[in-house]
Amino acid sequence: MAEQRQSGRWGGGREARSEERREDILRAAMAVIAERGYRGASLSAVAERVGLTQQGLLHYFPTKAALLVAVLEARDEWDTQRAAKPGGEAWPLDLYASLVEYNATRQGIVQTFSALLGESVTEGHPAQEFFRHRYEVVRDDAAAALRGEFGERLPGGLTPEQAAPLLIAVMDGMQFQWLLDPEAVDMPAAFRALVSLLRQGNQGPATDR
Amino acid sequence: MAEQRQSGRWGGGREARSEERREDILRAAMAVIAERGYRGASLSAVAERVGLTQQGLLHYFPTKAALLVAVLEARDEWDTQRAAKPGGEAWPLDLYASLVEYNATRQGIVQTFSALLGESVTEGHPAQEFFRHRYEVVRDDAAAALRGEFGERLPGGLTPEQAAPLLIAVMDGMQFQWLLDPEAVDMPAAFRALVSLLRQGNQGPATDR
DNA sequence: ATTATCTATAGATCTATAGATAATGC
DNA sequence: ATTATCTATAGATCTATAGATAATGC
Repeated sequence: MAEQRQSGRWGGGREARSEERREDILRAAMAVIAERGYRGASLSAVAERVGLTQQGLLHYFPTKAALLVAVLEARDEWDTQRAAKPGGEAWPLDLYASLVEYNATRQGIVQTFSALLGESVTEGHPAQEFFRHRYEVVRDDAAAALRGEFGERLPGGLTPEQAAPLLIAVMDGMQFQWLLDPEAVDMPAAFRALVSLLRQGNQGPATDR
Repeated sequence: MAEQRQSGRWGGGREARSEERREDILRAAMAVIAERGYRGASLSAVAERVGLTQQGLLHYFPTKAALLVAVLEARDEWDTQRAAKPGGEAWPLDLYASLVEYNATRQGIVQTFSALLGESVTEGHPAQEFFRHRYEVVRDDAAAALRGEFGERLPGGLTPEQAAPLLIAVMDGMQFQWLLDPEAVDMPAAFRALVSLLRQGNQGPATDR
C-alpha cells in the first residue's frame, strides 16, 4: 500500500491541508451568503461548492451557526489587519476613501456583509452581537481619524464624535445604493464628496487647538 | 336562518370586511418580517398572528411573494402620501429631519424595511426592483430639496446631485446603527448633525442663482 | 354564485445525528 | 488512533394545491 508521503512536500501535512479546506469552505460560505443571505444559505449549497456533501462539511463546522461565526471572525481579522496601522495610530481620513475605492472592486464581499448586516437587525440573529460590537469599534476609530485631521472641532462645528457615525453611515448606506444600482451610483465619488464636505473651508491637517 | 344583516351597520359589507382583513394581514406580515426577514418569515407565522390557518391566508394573497409585493406597495403609498406635498413641490430639508425623528418612534417599521433592504441585495430577491426604483426616486427628491434650499451649489461646493445620495445614505446607514444599539446611537441628532454640516456657512434659504 | 375558511396532503427542503469506511501519520 | 468523508435517516419545516364546508348577499 503506497507508503509514499505525497503530502510531505508542503509543510504542515494533515493540519495544513485541513486548514486549507476550512478556508475554502469559508470562501464558499461567503459566496453563498452573498447570493442568498445567511438564512437562505443552505449547508448543501456551500458544501457543493467545495465538492463535499453537506454532512462532510459539518465535519469542519459542526453547525450552521458555527460556520457563520467563522465567517465573521475571518472578517474581523481582515478588518483588524487593515485598520491597525503598524504604530497603532488611527487612520487618516484619506485612507477611508481608499478603502471605499477598494470595496468598489469587491462587489461579492460587500454584498456578503451588507446582506448579513440587514439580517442582523432581525430578532436573535447570530450576527447581531458581532455587528453591534463592530460598530462601536468602528465609530471610535472614525472619531479618532477625524480628531487626527481636525482636532476637537470640524470646520462645520461638529465634534469628531458627532461626525463619526455619519462617516460610517455614509459608507454603509452607499453600499446598498451601489449594490442595487452600480451603474447609477459612483460609490467612491460619493464618499469623496463627503470628505470634501467634512473638510470644507479647511484643507490642511489640524493644528493643536 | 337569521336574516339580520349585522354587518349592514358599517358601509361596505363584504368587501369592506375583506379589505380590513387584508390590512390586518399586511400589518402582521410587516411584524413577522421585522422579526425574521422575508426569507425567514413563514406564512404560518403571519397567519397565526391574525387567527387564520396558513391556507386561509393564501386566500387573500395567493403566494408568499404576492404578500411581500403588497407590503411594499403599502409602503409606497405611505411614502407617496408623506413625500408629495399638496402643491407637488419638493420637501424642504427640515422635513427630512422630522421624518427621521418620526422614524425613531417606529422601530418596528424601520426594522421591517431595513431587513428587507438588506435581503434585497441578494440574488433574485423579490424586493430588489422595488428598492432600486425607490432609491432612484428618493435621490431625485432629495436633490430637489437641496436645490430648493441651496440652489446649484451647496456651501461646500457640492451640487445637489452629489449631495443627495449622501443624505439618503446617512438616513439608511444610521437606521442600522440605531437598530443595533438604540442606547448608543441618537439617530435624530445624527441626522441634524448632517443637516448642519450641509448648511455650514450659510443658514438662509438659497437666493436665485 | 361568491367568498371565507378549513382539513388533508404532496413534494421540497433543511439541519443535524448515527454510524460505516477509507486514508493518514505516529 | 485520528481525520476525512460518505450513506442513511430522523424530525422539522415550508409553500402551494385540491377540495370540502359554511356563510353571505344578490
